[in-house]
Amino acid sequence: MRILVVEDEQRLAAGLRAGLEAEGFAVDVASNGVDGLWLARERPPDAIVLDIMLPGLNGYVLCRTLRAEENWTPILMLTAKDGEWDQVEALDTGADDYLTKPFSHAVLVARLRALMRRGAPERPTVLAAGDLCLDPAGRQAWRGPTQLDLTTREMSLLEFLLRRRGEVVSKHEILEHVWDFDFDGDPNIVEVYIGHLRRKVDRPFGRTAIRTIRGAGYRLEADGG
Amino acid sequence: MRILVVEDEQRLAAGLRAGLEAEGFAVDVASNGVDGLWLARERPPDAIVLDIMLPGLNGYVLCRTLRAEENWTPILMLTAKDGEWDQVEALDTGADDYLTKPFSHAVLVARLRALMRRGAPERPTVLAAGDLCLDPAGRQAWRGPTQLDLTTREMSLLEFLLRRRGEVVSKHEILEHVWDFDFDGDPNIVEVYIGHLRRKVDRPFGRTAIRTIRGAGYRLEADGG
DNA sequence: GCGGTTCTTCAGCGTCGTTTCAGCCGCCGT
DNA sequence: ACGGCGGCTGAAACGACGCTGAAGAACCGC
Repeated sequence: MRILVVEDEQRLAAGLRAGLEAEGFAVDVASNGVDGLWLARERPPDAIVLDIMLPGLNGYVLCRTLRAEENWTPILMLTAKDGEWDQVEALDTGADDYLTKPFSHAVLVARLRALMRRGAPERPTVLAAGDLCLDPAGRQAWRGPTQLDLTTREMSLLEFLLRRRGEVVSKHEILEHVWDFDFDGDPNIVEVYIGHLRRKVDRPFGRTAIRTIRGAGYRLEADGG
Repeated sequence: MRILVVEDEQRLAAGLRAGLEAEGFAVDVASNGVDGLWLARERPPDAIVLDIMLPGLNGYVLCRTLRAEENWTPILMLTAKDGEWDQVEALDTGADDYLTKPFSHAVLVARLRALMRRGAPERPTVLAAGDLCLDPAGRQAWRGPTQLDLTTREMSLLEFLLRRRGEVVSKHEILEHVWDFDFDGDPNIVEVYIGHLRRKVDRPFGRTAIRTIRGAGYRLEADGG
């Protein structure tokens, strides 16, 4: 899941990036409204964290512009702590939620998850495919009753596959969402990690949840294999 | 304010009724666990005074059953005077407070009022994960029957982890909540304190309640490890 | 003011996760 | 049947991260 953070204040931006990455999100940061708009269009993220006060193009305008383009990416706005107006205006311009500064990291993450869940309705907090299930908040995954021991990357990858279970996802798509979009390394890394996952979630159970679609990508079987 | 007293011993039950009614409470009395459970469900009281030793369905089971039903009515448990286990187990099953027999009438009333003032919070006043439990108000923590000797910081950290048990919490989040949010020192201090805690709550018992999620943070196992 | 306890900083070390790479296998089209 | 391409795998290097013990600083009770 990739988050776009549009925030000009360096310290806050760095903090947000670090915090969100620690939660397993891939994070893009734009330090002004113009870059933010460009990234939102060209590299559609799964959600946007948007500061109102921005040099050049402010948050309201950015938000309104995207909505005018029929871009419904969930947007969470960061507003000043006092102005009640800010919040009303935020929602009015098409933001999905807002947070007043200063805010706690936990709240931000919770709201973001809620937003993304709402974005594609009826998404439970626990993802499942057959007897394979995953709790994103707890960073835990199980095959039936046995808990799986996965690293952060493996967990993110499995989460992504689970969110798109039944669909074929390309390596390119995986790279964009599970790794940073600016990742310019060898795409082979996806194969390596798919291998890791299979060794942990399929082989020990004699199952095949993860299928290779040669030339297209991978598909996680909706019934867990 | 209506109190449900679940107590099989006739004399004590009668005494409790009389005393509480004199204080202006309305009182229901159940003389066994099954009736108690039924009354707790059908005529939800503002608080429950619950003896552990009951014919049929004992206090622990009754308490756990209600909590499993998301019933957070404040519960004050009456435990035997000696068994250290009783108290820990009482809190562990979801009771909000306990009183060891024999107890003074004044103390009972005071505790009851305190419980009700606090309302029926979703968060029990005592936090537990498996046999690990902590009483924030009393600044005490136990692993099973043995009390833990923790410093203030250690206690705060354990409390925070317990409140978010089962979830992964980042170092950043811990710093914000356990230290001051404007703490700008070395985040390494969290690692140091996690180390201290493990040495006190896990190692001596051969357990692992506190897990490191590399790159993400820490998680306190919901079952106490 | 003094001793002990608690809190914080720091640097070194070991472990674990990520990434790269090279070689192999098997599918597929010619 | 053959060659090429895409995917799989194990090994290894590298870097990052977390753990620890020690030492200094701050705090507290006496």
